[in-house]
Amino acid sequence: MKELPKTYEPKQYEDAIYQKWEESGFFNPDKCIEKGITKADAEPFSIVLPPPNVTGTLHIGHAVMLAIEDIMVRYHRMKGDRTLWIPGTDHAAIATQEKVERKLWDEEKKTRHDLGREAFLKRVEQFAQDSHDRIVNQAKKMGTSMDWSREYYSLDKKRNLAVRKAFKKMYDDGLIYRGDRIVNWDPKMQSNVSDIEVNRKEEKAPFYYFQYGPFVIGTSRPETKFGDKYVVMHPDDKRYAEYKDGDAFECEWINGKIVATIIKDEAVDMAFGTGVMTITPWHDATDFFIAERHKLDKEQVIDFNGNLLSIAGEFAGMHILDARPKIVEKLKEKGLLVKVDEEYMHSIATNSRGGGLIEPQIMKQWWVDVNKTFKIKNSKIDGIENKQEVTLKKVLQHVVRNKNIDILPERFEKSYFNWVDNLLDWCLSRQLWYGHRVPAWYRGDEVYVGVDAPEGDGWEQDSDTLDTWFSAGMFSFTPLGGIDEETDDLKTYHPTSVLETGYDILTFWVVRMILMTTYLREEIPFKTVYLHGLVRDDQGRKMSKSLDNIIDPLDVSQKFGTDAVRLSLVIGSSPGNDSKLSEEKIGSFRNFANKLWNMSRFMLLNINESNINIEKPEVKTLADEWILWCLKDVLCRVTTDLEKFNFSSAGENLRAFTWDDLADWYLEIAKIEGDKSEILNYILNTILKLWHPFMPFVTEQIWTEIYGEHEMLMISRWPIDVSNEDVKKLKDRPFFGASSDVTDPASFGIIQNVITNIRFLRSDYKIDPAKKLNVIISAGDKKDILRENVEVIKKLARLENITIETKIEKPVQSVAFVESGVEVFINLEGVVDFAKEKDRLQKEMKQLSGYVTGLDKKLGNKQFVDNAPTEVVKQEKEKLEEGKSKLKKLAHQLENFS
RNA sequence: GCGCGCCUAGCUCAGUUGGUUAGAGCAUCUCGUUUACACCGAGAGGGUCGGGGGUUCGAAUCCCUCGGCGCGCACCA
Repeated sequence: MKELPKTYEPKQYEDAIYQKWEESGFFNPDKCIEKGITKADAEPFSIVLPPPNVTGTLHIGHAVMLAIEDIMVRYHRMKGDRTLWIPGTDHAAIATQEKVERKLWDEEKKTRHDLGREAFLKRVEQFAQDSHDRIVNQAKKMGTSMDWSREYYSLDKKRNLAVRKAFKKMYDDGLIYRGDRIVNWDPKMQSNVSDIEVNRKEEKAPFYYFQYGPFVIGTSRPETKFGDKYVVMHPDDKRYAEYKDGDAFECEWINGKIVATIIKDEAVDMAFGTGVMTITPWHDATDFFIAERHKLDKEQVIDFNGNLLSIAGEFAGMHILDARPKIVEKLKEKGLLVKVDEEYMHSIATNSRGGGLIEPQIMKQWWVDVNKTFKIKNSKIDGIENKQEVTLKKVLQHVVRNKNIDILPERFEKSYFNWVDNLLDWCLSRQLWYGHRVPAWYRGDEVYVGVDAPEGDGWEQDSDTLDTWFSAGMFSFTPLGGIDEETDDLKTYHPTSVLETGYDILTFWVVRMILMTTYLREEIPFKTVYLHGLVRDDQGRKMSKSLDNIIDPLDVSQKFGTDAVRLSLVIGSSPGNDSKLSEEKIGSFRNFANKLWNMSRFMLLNINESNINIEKPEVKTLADEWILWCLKDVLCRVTTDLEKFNFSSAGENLRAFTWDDLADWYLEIAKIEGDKSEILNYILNTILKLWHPFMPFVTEQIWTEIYGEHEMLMISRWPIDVSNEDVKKLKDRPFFGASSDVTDPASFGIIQNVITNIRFLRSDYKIDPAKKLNVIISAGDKKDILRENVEVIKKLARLENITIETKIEKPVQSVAFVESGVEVFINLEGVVDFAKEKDRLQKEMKQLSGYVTGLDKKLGNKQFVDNAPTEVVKQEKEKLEEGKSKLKKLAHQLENFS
């Protein structure tokens, strides 16, 4: 066999390996079927990549997503499933437009209006294209095995057609309507944004109390008050019992006398301020709904640029922020300012994109009605019948409650319901330029909604675009086929198997996907939602440019290798929980990749002839038996873990086997026992497969080194069938795993313990590591097993001579220990410290007798014996027997010192 | 205000329906170049599982309560 270099250098191999995978075509399941790697009727497994926004580059959060999804996909592909992972990118309307607008302003001091719609869109498209190319390149660096031939873009022709069809269908069913409602208007961006796109931040602001007729009202926004002609209080508020709903009174206000009307409404919080408020229905959501309930007038006070309208009189045309102090000053002069609370904390609404201050406005917009009843026609949703009358909200509730869709971790179901149960109508239209155009046309009072423009003259298309989540809501199926065509891809891969994404996007996207898909296709979009957490820095802070704590996945991939980065993102983090990442952590996994490389290097030196299809070899020694048992165990565990989405646990189990059992014990024994060609071949072959989904590059490279250029690990077969009964039984065995075809080699544990204890005493007595010791073992019924492994014990414990008999008395000049019923005496002529030994024995006995007494007491307790399962009682009895026997031997040894 | 999560070794975290003397990695200390690997090996120290109470034969695990940290949603006139 050829010899590997001493150190694994990821940079030397990764690009070439990716190229080899990509050129093979096996990221595409059709090709796998064509080449006989996957059966045509195999179980499908599909994931649609949550498409990164074309706003720049991939960050570490994307890397987590890519790592987890690639693990699933590679595992399923190797398992023989018909596996498809579709890549894509999202136009992210508002985010991308905002980014380009900012760039345009920073670099050229121009606004989008300076360029005009068409020219501006060209700029955005160029930016999006550049981002896209960068993202694709980065995703490939991460080793993702996505089917690039099926790549999609959220704003391409197919997706656009789907959007127009979906809009029309919903409009025809009465689920989409156009109406005047209050929206979150961003004067800076000149668009409305949805509730979830609004950020709230706490801010201290002066809170003014004004005299308003007989009442005192409070506000932090005096500039909205010009149009206030209603004063509202709670119907149960005793302080204002004398006032009746509908009563009118005249009062002095900012620009002279007005007539105000009293309204009683339960929306008023009696405990807040004076319990009385005036309302501004045009510019406040709460006020808007009060006005709706009482059919009150609504009047616009502020224009769409944030300037006051003519109703403000002398303040008209001023920006609200400039006008505010002047208005307060005027009211003060008029003697209407009662007091000012300077310590008032309130939250102000800003646009999460661009940070513009939100100014609520009433506008004509397009909405999805989530409470409108419609009929399901051809239900593919378990628990919903054909012709059943439902609402979008009801379906959203049903599919999760009925477990058609599992959310992992389960606790996020609560967030889901919290959101869905309170769902309001979804505002679809945005006054942005980058995005899917609203497919509506107007001519006078006529409105036309259709997939294409209406015939006839004089029609003008709606200039607005759609919320980016409207198209995103269809991503489980639009990459597989059109909205009303049954493609083979749709039949095979939809519903998709898993939606894997960050928990922060549950409400934005997951809800919308379920809504759109259950309505449009009358089936669920995916079976399982797996939510990962956020990646934070080593101090638990969010990564941000201002903190300068960003870990760029590409940087660290260069530095430590992609495999190390992937492992560091997956191992030690659990679903739905945030995790901390540091270069130190990545470094430790770089070390592991190198360890695996070197283990392979050693194994290759000891394999005579590599055989890619090697079957389980015959065992010759106890160590062989033991390692195969451990391998089978880890095989079952990892498979079970992957099936249950326990990626971290799978990696930890694999690591423990690879490093602790295989490298530190078995490979050392292999050097002693020799002649391990077949078994090493088998083990290496198996662990490379097990590790492949986690660390695809290093495993693929080793595979190539062993089996040559034409063999590819990526499409090799997973070494155990999931239906194997050992895998199934795993969860019933609390402490040890599978072993139907491998003998449980518990006796190897005795060998290990004897060796470890001798090593401990060497260290404790500070004996020169080069010095070889003489040992006598009083072995009882373990005599044969110890004799069989005498060479292993001698070498690993560095012994000169070893004598093993059934029963031998302790030599005086020796230190001793008891292990698994075996007494071991190390001849330490001249160096034995009697006092120390006595002390050590007494200490151990004291600890042990405490343990034994505890067990004795427990077993003497009738309640325990009666109530605990017999299995547990039996275990405790065995432990007691063992403890007592050991105690006896220790006592005997102690006698020698007295 | 409603809801969720977290608090286990110096640090990062496992601990699956309550049942080994509570585990791992990193870090620390001691020793060591035994030809796969110093990105390594051998050994060690380190925890009254946030506090208190309860249920149980038995609690890190279930219940109550208090404390600290974090997050989401709503309200903010």
